[in-house]
Amino acid sequence: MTGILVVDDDQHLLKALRITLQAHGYSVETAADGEAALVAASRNPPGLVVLDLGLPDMDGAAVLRELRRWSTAPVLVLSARHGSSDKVDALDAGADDYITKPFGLEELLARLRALLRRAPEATEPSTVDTAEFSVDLGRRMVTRNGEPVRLTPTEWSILELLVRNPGKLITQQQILASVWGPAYEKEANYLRVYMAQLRRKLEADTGNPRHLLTEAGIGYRFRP
Amino acid sequence: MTGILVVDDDQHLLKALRITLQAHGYSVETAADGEAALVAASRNPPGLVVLDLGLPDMDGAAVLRELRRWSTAPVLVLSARHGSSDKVDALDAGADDYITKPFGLEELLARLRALLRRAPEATEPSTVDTAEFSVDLGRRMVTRNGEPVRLTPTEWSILELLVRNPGKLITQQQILASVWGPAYEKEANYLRVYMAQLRRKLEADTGNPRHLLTEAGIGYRFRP
DNA sequence: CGGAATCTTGACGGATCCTTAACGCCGGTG
DNA sequence: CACCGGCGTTAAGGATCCGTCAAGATTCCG
Repeated sequence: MTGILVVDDDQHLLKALRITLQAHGYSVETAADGEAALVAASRNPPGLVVLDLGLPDMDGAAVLRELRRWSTAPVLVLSARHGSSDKVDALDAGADDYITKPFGLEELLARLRALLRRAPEATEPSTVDTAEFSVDLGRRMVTRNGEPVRLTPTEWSILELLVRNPGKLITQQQILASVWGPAYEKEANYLRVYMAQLRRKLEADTGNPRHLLTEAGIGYRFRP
Repeated sequence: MTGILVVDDDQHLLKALRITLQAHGYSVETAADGEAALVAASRNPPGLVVLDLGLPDMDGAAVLRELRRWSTAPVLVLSARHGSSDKVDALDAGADDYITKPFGLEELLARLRALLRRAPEATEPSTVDTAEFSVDLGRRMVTRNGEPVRLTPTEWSILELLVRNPGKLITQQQILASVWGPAYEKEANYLRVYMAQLRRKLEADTGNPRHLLTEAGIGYRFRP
């Protein structure tokens, strides 16, 4: 759940954005002026910032520059000013996008998706490590004790799904649907076979797995 | 010097953009329709794409989706349509930004800078070495035990793609799209033939390759 | 126009991977 | 204590994929 910080002095717009963004699965934090925005951002670093340029206490561009001193989170700027120089200044100050009021909510959401699509590469590490093995999502490679481990396509698909949700319980239906397709009514026997192979290749003691855990009757879970 | 591919069917706009972008230090390539754009992008991968949605031969969104199958270069969409759904469709199809005609050149340049700021730094070493052979990207030359190795154009294209992404798994579709063009549905048999030739020329033991590895069912990988 | 290099196409054996079935273990239940 | 359902393990069959070779088609270049 990506965290979004919304900065605007218009309480109505703030509330509307909060409701809309939360309805689309984002975690939302709000600030009404530049000072509060910087405090909120440092206390709980957001995955993205929506910033209004017209703030009561300080220039929006100043907030942007201050934020850029230590944060690389994408910033989408809102503004009532249509002038070309305003856009250029904001973009060159570190903004990643700029839209003018009034704007359509659908367009705003689409631009947020476009920005967040790029963001994970910069924030999330592409590799997930455990005490025994390491999974490199970007290179699609698994190493154990420094030695590469050969995984079949199906084995990788299952491991990738589990590793991308650390600690989260993934149901058998979710795995089957993700790997074999929505006709997931296939026998759950597949899972038992492939989980056994994954453990044989990755776990030291297949009898007592330490990272690929079974939740009887429900599904599986990856523990880092 | 970053390479920018500009796709538009308006010859005047194309020329104006070429001159402006080159004046700002970018290397510019142009295409007048979707097919030419995809061919140009696969032949000489650009660092950024400026794409007009209104093309004569195919839908701009289709070009975008096809490009996204193998390229991660940022794409800025130009369009004469101001509709919200047009913007949402383009952005969700993989575009990174969307501006409507007419637009200011200064704003376009600022948005390009913002996009390129996020782009992964293309700090490629000019040569890549392994224990057995050495690949000089700049001179387009391969040496083995000090002796130059003759490669055909197709062989080089495949090797270059693999070597530019050390350790990363490249899917068969990515290779086919990059070398033979976006009509990548060509038979994967090509790859088998050329990988065999590459290994015969570069590997000591073609039966047990040490640098050009196969991932059955997925693609190939270069190990330094 | 002719020869050489390169690309395309097809076929075959072997390797890899997916599917399926069978069996034993364990915990819960009547 | 016997039964039963869910899970782990293993192995064999078949389907798919890959490496290899060679011959025909095409392009390139003198």
